[in-house]
Amino acid sequence: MATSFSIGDFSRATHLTVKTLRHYHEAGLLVPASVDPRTGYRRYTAEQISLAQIIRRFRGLEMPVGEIHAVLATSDPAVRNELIATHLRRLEAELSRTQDAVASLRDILEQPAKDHRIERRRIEQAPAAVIRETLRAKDALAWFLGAMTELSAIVKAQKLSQSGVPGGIFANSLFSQGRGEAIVFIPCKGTVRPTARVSGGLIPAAEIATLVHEGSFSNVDLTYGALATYVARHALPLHGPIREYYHCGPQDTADETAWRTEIGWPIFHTG
Amino acid sequence: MATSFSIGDFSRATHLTVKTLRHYHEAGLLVPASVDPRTGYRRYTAEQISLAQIIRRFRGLEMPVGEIHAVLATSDPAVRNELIATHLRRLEAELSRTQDAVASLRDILEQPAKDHRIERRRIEQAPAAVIRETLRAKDALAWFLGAMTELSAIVKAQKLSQSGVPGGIFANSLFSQGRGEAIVFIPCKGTVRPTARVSGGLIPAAEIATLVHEGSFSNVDLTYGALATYVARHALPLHGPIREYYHCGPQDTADETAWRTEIGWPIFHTG
DNA sequence: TTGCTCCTCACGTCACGTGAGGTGGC
DNA sequence: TTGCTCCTCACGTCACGTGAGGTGGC
Repeated sequence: MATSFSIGDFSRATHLTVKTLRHYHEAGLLVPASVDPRTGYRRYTAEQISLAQIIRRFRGLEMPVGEIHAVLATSDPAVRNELIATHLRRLEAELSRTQDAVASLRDILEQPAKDHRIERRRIEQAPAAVIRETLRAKDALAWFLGAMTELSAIVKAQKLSQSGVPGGIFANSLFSQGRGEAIVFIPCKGTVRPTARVSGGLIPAAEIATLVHEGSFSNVDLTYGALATYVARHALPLHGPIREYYHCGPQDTADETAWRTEIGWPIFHTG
Repeated sequence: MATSFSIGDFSRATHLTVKTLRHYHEAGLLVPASVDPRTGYRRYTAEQISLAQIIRRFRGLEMPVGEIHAVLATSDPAVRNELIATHLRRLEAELSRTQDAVASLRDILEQPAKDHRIERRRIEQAPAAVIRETLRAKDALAWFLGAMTELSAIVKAQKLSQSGVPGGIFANSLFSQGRGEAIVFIPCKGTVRPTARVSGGLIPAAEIATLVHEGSFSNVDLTYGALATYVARHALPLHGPIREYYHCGPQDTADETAWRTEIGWPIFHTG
């Protein structure tokens, strides 16, 4: 072994496989100190070992290669620490999502199906303060929590008189394509002064079959399934985007078990 | 909507995207109740909703599609529960690995490099009780813990007289290819009666540069890096597989901070 | 000289997502 | 009739792993 390392020696020095080192070379993440122009043989230096160790640790935390690149390219320690902290928050969010999923699996395997009280009713057209955005289904929950909090704060700040239950309207493509338009609204009287995200709007009338979902959103698909079964049995064709009404939601309490969400499946007005 | 569901309606009923439903059809995981032979249109029934809900929950826990298939195909509840429990244990192992990785990243970012006491010495050939296997690098830690525990128990049970420090020998390909032969051994006198995994063997002599690693194995690459830097500086060519000697290890205590592992980098005998 | 190492394609993995281009159903 | 839905390829994503087939270095 000379004062520089062949890829095999560097592999043993860093516990990264040869294939991985070639991959990081190609990705520009860890470029060999030199490459023999005739043979293509890669050469690494001892100084590159600590860089490889850092990279290995970030990958151990499943930080994407592109982000590691960004972290290493940043000379400002504050920016760098923020990038790392952001990733650690993502890991924590992932963990809590997994914990929810475990609880949710246990629920479904152990608990009997509930008795569902499905109703049909007509919603009249109403003016409201609105936040509207096109987004990914998997970002929908985080988006909803932020949007509803902001909307609620704006309604209070502008001293608008709330005239109905806060709600949401979700494009069909959000479910079927995993991407689509979502709207949250709070019905209210008076003129909404537009802000960066909030504007005034008119929520259209609708005839809906509804079922109230109790608790956090991790099991909300069960309620959707029950409602879908009902409308299928009664041969009610779908008519427009799904609605939700948050009779008790994040705008009221942080206690998820207290949340009551009315799922509204729009149907043709048959009366 | 009729009493059966089009793929789009089923998508809204289950919160699975259309693309995902087609994928599960192709994979045989969730096959539509019927497919129109002329148009290829898929039809799902209300009864399939609860199956879809189960599948969605398992996927939320990142259980591979093939394993979900196996779980659903199993009629024996005991077998089924064991499959699920195995997956949950895997999730927990993953979590503790991530926690280690976070601590390890913190170590490397916050702690200064240590002072390394590298020595060179000659190991003489010695008889030993041995477990030997070809394995993946990523399974190496779990394999090592199990193998060393078993080996230690066998040496005691057979009342063999231990004549040296327990060790391991790891093929170069285990590092460079991520797959290769690993050996753990306990030097001892007397005849080893072979068991399913344990046999007698002769550990060859070697000249090694060594450095002691302190604590758990999550940071062992740092010690490898320091040792590699040393041998590179002194232009010592690698000669044979890496060795490790477990002066204090899992065979002695469960307290990882007490572990002392001597990493041995084999070099040519130059004396 | 003989293995062992290193090289570059090229393709596979996994669970879908992203279009393209065309057709069916209300 | 017009959108919207549904269909089937075919390819992309991500971080490598797995060969194939050939060459360099000690």
